[in-house]
Amino acid sequence: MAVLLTKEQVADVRQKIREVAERHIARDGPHGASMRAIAAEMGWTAASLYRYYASKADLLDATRAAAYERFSDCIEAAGRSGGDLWDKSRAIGDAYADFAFREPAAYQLIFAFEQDEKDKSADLLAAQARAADLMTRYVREMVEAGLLEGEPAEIAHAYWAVLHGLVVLQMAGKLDPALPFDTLRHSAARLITRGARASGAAHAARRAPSSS
Amino acid sequence: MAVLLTKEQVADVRQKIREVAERHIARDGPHGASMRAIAAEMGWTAASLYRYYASKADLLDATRAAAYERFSDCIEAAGRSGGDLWDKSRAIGDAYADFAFREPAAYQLIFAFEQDEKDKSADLLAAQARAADLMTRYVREMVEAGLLEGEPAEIAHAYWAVLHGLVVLQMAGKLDPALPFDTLRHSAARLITRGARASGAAHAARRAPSSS
DNA sequence: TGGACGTACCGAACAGTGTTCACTATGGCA
DNA sequence: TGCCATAGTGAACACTGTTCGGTACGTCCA
Repeated sequence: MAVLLTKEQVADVRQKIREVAERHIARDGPHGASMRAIAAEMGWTAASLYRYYASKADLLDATRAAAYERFSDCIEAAGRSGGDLWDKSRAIGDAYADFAFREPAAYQLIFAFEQDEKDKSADLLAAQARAADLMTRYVREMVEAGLLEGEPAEIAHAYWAVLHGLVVLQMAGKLDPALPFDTLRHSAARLITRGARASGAAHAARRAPSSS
Repeated sequence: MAVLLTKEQVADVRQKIREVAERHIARDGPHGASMRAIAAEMGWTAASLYRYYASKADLLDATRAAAYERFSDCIEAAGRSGGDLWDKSRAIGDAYADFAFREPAAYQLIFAFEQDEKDKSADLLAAQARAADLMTRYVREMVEAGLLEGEPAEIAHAYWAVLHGLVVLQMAGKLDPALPFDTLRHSAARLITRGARASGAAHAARRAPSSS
């Protein structure tokens, strides 16, 4: 069985490989997943994979970019949910945490910071840019709408950072087990929103009540 | 060269191994560092290392615990600095970020969240507990002193999370290059402190002025 | 002084890894 | 029908962590 795969077939095979790879990565970690095992599940030999991905690093990179896109899809969908900007920002936070705990392997793949991050593929860079834009867009809108005040980029980064930080700490088991994750998440978001809330924001009192 | 090393000599050798290992980890990553290379720098063969550490995982674990202690030392030293509680909390934040960027490999070793984190050594667990306690103590003190209001654990977690999140995002190159890291860090801290500031706190206006 | 003993370390080996390369067999095209 | 490009093979290379038998040497005891 070996003749002239069409472009679409090649794309399908590459996607199938990524799916298998992602399953192995979820189970054994990026380092634990082996080309031979992935190939075996495809009914292949390891060498065959190299026809579709130049190296294991390449495959990881592509799998990572795919996970990134899936992540961005979730965030984007949450941003399309109904309600005002406060609702949207909360929905985005929920979507973020949901994705992280629903697909921890994908989340780790996305945000794992490694030593050898020098040469990232164009796809990966694009996926990262999209996610970064999504995560800051709604804060920008809220500042423009006068709901928050301050430098949008700074507020967005703080909000994003606290989300990511909490998720990472939770996954590493470094959070107080007595405190439910959502409680921490909401109180952190409340702290930042309170800090950045525009004095006259109509919804401020309702959406971001005093912490206690 | 082979007779009855004393307990102290063994401890020295183990420390020397950790130092070499940490250098290799900093250069090549935990996965890239090889037992053979580490042993070679000791003037040894890989097999000899197994007299001092049962496995590479063990060695990584010990190196990680050592890095943890060094990190905690920095935080603790910052906490002993002069000034009031506001000064101390700022000094701790500075010490945190300083350590992260001065010893990125150690920081990554400390906070890297891996799949196979099931069996951590007692030393590592103790080191983690110490760091966690240090990071929350000063927030507790500030709440008790009436400078901040809210649930101390929640505020501390938010503060810690935003710090870690920013560091990680910065290291991964995901922060806007136009925004200096310290600016982000201070504004994030300011947001949280503003959010949690007790209404009547004397220093609030001075230490945490309006963002803009 | 001389032997025995235990230990610090070595060298070779094993199974596994990513990767390469010569090769085969198989379907489409002329 | 025969050619040829190609999808996939299998063996090999260099590397990894790890194990195990062996070796040489300092110390202790006779």
